[in-house]
Amino acid sequence: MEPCSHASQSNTWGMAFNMPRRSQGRTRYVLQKITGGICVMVDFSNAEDRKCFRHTASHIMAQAVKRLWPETKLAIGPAIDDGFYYDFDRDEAFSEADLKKIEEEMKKIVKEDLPLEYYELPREEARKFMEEKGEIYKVQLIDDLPDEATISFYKQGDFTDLCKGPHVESTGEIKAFKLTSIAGAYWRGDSKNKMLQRIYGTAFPDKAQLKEYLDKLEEAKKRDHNKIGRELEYFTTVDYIGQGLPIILPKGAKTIQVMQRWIEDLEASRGCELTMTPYFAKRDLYKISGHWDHYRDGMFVMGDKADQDDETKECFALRPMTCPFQYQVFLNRQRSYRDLPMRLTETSKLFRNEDSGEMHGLIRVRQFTISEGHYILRPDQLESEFKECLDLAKYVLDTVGLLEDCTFRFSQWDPANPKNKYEGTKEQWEKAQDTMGKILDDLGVKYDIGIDEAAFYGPKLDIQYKNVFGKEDTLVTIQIDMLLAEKYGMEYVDADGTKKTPYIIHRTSLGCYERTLAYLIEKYAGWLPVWMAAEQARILPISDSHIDYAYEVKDKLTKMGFRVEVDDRSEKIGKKIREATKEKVQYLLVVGDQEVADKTVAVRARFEGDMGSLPVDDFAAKLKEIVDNKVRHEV
RNA sequence: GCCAAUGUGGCUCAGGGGUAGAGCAAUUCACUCGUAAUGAAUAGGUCGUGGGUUCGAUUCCCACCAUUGGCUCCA
Repeated sequence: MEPCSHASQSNTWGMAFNMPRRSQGRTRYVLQKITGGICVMVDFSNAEDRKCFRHTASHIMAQAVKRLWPETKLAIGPAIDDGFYYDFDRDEAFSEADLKKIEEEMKKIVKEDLPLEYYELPREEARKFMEEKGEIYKVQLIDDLPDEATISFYKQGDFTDLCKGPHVESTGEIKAFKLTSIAGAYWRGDSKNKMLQRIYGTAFPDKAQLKEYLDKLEEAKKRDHNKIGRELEYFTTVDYIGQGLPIILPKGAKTIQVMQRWIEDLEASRGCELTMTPYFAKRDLYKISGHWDHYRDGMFVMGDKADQDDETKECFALRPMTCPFQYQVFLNRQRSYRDLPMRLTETSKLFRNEDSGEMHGLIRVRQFTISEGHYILRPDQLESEFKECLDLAKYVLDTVGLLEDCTFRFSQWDPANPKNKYEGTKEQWEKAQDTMGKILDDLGVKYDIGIDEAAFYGPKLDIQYKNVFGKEDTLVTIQIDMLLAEKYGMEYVDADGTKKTPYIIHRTSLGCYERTLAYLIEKYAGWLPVWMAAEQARILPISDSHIDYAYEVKDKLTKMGFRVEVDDRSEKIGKKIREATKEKVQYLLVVGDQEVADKTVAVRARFEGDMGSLPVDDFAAKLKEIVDNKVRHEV
């Protein structure tokens, strides 16, 4: 996602000359190659080509803004996954009405069918050009380009932008576009810099594709867990309890409980030992780990601010993670190499003082629950245990159905991090990262590299997931830590009688339950797989005279371990079905005279359809099979 | 924390300087019904909170709180 304003070194845009100006087929377009008038055909179904297309759309937007408000300063305007944006510096805030104006002006520019002209300038001339135009951000961008860089520009009519390209050949190509939102964004992504105004938009070669995209977006939003999770009574929030502190309602709590029991059993079956450690501790504990120095702003520290730094006063903080607590288990007595690996797990509540603008439904909260593990290891166990952790995570994610949409990120340190984020030496970091890289490559894990995404104590494999708005967060993380054991004085006696410092893997098996529940609600549009659904079946008596039998059936199924309710209101069967369906109960058991007489239930299922009348035991057997196999359906 | 939008009964929304209205939901009554809404009646809101302007504010202004989309952050 390079900003438009970089000069470039190479390209992958092919070598064809003098291709026709308008190509055949609606998804094929002629692009202008960055090094001059060389053109090549590209395909909108190709991600790189789409970016080229939308990059031109962002230039058109910038041109429109400059026409409407010439005093506006331009920052950067790249194409992104589903569209583009441009950052502007303008005293007055853009309004929704302004977006309409900009769109109108953009339409004009498209109609003008302005060709994009490529040219290069020597550094000094480029600088002077932008300086004269008052484009202070562009001047900064030019100054930051490496010496050997080619400084290139694209001109379309009355508008010229510093840009490495490539672009489509003419503004006339951008047939369909829409500006979608306005947001604040810091210049160069640094919160110390001025906040600019970012306008997001998207563009397509024709109106039909644009409409299809916008419709799809609307459809996705209908799955928003923050909406249906509240409607379906999984959770709610209360103003006077506070941001990021959701109330998990009975349905949400049941699903989380089912998942938690499953995970804890799974962990136990894989050789983990459960611990129960305190939810808060004196600041001393966090000082050893480094959390007090690195993440104090992110912690809930108790007591007066003045006392927090007063060593003569006792000061407690809620835990933002479990690691230093679980290390005390290892430290409880002297350990031998024979004690390792020691696999400690705990389903913890964690508390993190997120910035106020960060909270989002159940995905980003201030108190959450996580099944954490800390594996304390000898060096020779690192690889196999890492594999074990990854295997566990993949098994878990696959079982709940989220794995197929996950991406893997190898999160590394950035030695140049200006905020002094990382602890440890260059050697330690390189060793940890080399080790993790080797393990990942051995396992054939396909990953992206995230520079400056590591924990302060080590590199991470982050398993990422996107919500319905396309926003990505970490679902599961597996981290190699070669620093903290030493800080806490953790040692084991090796076979040769010498003391050694162990390695530690920090890992989660199912990320945090609140976040996972959110993703599951979105993935299944509320129709959670039956094994984890709060209400697995609802019994619907046709009339009041069938209520006794309904409860008989409920009693039987409940005793078998199923979660079943009875709708005993004096309503018509149609209404009961409608409401149960809206509440996304998968199995509806209608009981009337026939069923009472036959000791059956008439089963109407969300996915299997009408299953006819079944003896209660037969239905129970089917349901058991579905639950045991953790069957899931695409929605 | 920063930029912006939003905040009217449980939900979806209308209204608007003279103390509020609809549909759904809820409650009550009648109906006892065979696969996506039976009917009638009743009740429910100091219009997010606190200040200010005004004879008078839910409506205008300010601050705060919460929600939403971004940015930054995310052990």
